[in-house]
Amino acid sequence: MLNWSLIAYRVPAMESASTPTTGPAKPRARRGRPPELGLAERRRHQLVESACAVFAEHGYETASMSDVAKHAGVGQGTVYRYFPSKRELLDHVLDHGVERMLDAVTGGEATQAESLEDLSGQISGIAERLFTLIEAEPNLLKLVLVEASAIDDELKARLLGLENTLSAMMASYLDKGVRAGWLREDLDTEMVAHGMNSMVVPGFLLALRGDATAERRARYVTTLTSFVMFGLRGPEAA
Amino acid sequence: MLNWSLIAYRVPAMESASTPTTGPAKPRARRGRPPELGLAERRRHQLVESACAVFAEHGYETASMSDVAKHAGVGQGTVYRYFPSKRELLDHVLDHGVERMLDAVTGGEATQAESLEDLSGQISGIAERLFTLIEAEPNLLKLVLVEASAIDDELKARLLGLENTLSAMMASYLDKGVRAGWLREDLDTEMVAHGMNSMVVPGFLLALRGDATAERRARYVTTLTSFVMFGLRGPEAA
Amino acid sequence: MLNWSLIAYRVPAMESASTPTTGPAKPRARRGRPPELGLAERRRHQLVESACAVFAEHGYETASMSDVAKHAGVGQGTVYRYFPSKRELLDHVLDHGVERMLDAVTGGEATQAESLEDLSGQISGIAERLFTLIEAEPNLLKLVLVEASAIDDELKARLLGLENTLSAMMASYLDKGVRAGWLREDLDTEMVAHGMNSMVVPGFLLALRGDATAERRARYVTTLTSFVMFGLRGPEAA
Amino acid sequence: MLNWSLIAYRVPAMESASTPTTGPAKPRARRGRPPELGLAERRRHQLVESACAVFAEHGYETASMSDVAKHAGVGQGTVYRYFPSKRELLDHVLDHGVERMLDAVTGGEATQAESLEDLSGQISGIAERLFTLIEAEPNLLKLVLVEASAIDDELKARLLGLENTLSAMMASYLDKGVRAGWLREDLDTEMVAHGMNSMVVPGFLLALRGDATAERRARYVTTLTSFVMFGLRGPEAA
DNA sequence: TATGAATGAGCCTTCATTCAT
DNA sequence: TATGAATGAAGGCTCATTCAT
Repeated sequence: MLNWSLIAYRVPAMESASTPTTGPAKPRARRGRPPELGLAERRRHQLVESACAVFAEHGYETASMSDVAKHAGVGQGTVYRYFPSKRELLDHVLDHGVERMLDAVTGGEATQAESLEDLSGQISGIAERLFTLIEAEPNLLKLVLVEASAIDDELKARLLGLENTLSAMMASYLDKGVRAGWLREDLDTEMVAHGMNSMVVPGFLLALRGDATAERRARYVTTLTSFVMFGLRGPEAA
Repeated sequence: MLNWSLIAYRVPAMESASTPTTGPAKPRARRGRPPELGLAERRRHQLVESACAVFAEHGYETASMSDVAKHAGVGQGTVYRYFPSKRELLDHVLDHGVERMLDAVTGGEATQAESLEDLSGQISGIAERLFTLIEAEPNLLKLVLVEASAIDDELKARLLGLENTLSAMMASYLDKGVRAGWLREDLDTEMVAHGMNSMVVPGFLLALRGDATAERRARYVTTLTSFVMFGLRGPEAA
Repeated sequence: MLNWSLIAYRVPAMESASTPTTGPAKPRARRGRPPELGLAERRRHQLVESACAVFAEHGYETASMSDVAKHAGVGQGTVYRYFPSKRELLDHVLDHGVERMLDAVTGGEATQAESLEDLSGQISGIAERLFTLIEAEPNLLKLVLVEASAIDDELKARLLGLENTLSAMMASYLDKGVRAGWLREDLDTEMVAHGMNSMVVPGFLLALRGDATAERRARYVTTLTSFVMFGLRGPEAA
Repeated sequence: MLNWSLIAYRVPAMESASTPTTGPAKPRARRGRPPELGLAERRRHQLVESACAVFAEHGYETASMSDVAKHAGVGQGTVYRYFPSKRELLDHVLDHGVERMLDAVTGGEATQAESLEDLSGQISGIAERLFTLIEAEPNLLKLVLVEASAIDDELKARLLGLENTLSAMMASYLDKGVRAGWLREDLDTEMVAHGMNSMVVPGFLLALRGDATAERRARYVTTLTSFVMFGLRGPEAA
């Protein structure tokens, strides 16, 4: 299973953008082309996808294992051949969701920004990709970000750790900008990073609310970017 | 019950902080044991509090009505004398939570900011009060903000509507600043408002994570405020 | 409480047509004008009436004591001051119902028929009165005749005993006709009596079905009477 | 499920005595353990039988689903695999009961009577078979005839409809006799049919009362038959 | 291996009954 | 005396999980 605490190492590397999203239970070497997903692996994947859909649609507690089985087109017992319990299945579903989110965040570009312009572009890029995902699967995101933390404390901790890691990445990223001189010196990068992370939230709410037109989305991304730029650069800049 | 769609009217007015949630007790005169005026209200309140605690602790779906009853120190049947169903009880719990949040947000000051300094002060104030509440009752907030939207669509809509209303208030507030000239003209106030609202989130996460020291809290509030100030004022300002 | 096994003595006497229907818990002398029903008695009566209505409407099991209390306009606890349990209340309700049925059956006339014509008239009379009651309160009758026997064995026995008693009365009545010569000699009066009793059933069903027009009712009474006349008299008669 | 409104068509035809209540098992071919054809049907039947017994014994409202499960020797959950609710189970129980009653009524012979003697024989036959059933399972009959109508209005309507249909059949049967001249012309066949139907009741009561000796039963059938004969034929016959 | 039948713990809810006032 | 608040036993029903085939 994907160990979320490791994402700190995975994400910045950003070279493994094409890792097959099957994720979780792959105990095999991640390098090289996984020659062919075994039948069992494909079943697992199929089940995780179905569980994603079903949990996202009805919520984890409300959804039943037989809903999942039905959605996957298998018998109920079969689910238990691949996942020992509902809870464990959820873990995999969340891994799947987190993986997709991370792919969206890191998607393609892996370069460190070298100037404010670079940064601005990257922020816009991340925002765009994230909102695309959000609009494509608002329920999945809701499941991962909102509902999961309500299941139990372990999950809550994991999710919070994820945010922490992302913020830490962002902060170290900003630190470079500060050292390089194109970000204002007195920036509390850690806190700014948390703040910036949180600004996806409105896009998310927009999508949940269902009034996420392309125009509104663009407006929000523009506003967000310029806002952040001003905030990061400080008053002395043009 | 608090009608959330009315908060737009309630919040700015800010004078009716103590609206009773359930209306006055019926003063009918009858034979037999007098219904002990106020007892019902007290019980209702006691139960809502217990339900708050229990739902926040275990999650709405997972918590059982008998947990609530046990927590309140009454028999299970008693809960049903005051709330016809688990779902209805949740509604009241959420009302309670939203009310407390709104009180925190609007707390005390009701004046329109007349300058950037005013605004900055107000933002700090709101942030402070909110974080105080968050730290006092992180679970309640989690319940209201996070979990509720996963219960059903009606609740999701209500919560989203709440955010929308708050943003609209904030936006119209900013509009005045733009018109008065102390905020930059090209501000997309609506989007900025959404973005600003979302910036409570890190404070919230901090509290959930449990590492919300006074020092970190202060750092976040400071960063947030200055960040917002720069963003709102634009580059031309000192 | 009315002891149903005693009705055999009460009914043929048929002189007490005006006994106040309060029935059940009257442990006082039934002779003479019961000077004034005590307040308690009136309450009991009021409760029995309400229980009649409520039990008849929803069925005994389905109806709740608080429905009864509400219908009577008293507190729930009050019901228990007059009847120690729901079951006991039912007993009184049934007594009330049976009493009304018996009054309908015996209503007014008390004379022994002296000829086939008399008998025919009496049968028509009984049928008419019974159907009037049935149409006025089909639910009460359903309660007494249909539902009660499903409550428990004691009640079942009581109801069956009631039918038995009525049949016995009817049989001894017919016996006189046989001895007097205006009924055919080979009549198995006991069985005939049972059969005749059962012929109220269709009228009852008619009423339950709701299509009991005056015309249909008349047709049934006529048919029934003539049918019985032929059956009783045998072939040798005109 | 047996559609009671169709019994008018089913009964006279009398050739489809074994219509399966639930339809054929779906013959799909799948992986995994084969669904063991017929098992479901057997379980359903077993459960209906148990439910019959339990409902008849304690009454529908009073009996609990776990009583039924216990009687059938299965877990409570199992009952719900076959019937979605207690009410639905009752429907099947009643279908079962009605079916058995109809089989008793129509049993074997399907011929239209051609003379009074035929009719007399048929009536005796029906009565005999019915009483045999009644004595074998008085509780089932009580459930079907007595208690069911107290459950809810839909059931009441269905039962009344059943009686109506039977009477209509009987009436049309009698009509032929009138046209053929061996029944008196002025017979109100519809009402007579209702009346005749109701005459099973005493046999039923006899059984419930528990004093249904063979001798008494025979006496009642004889009396009933002769009584009806006189009534049908009228005074002009020998 | 895949299946679905079987299960029972546990949930929400109702209601007859008790009892302090 | 009348009341209604309080209660807990019990019921219908769901569903995660097990297991024989």
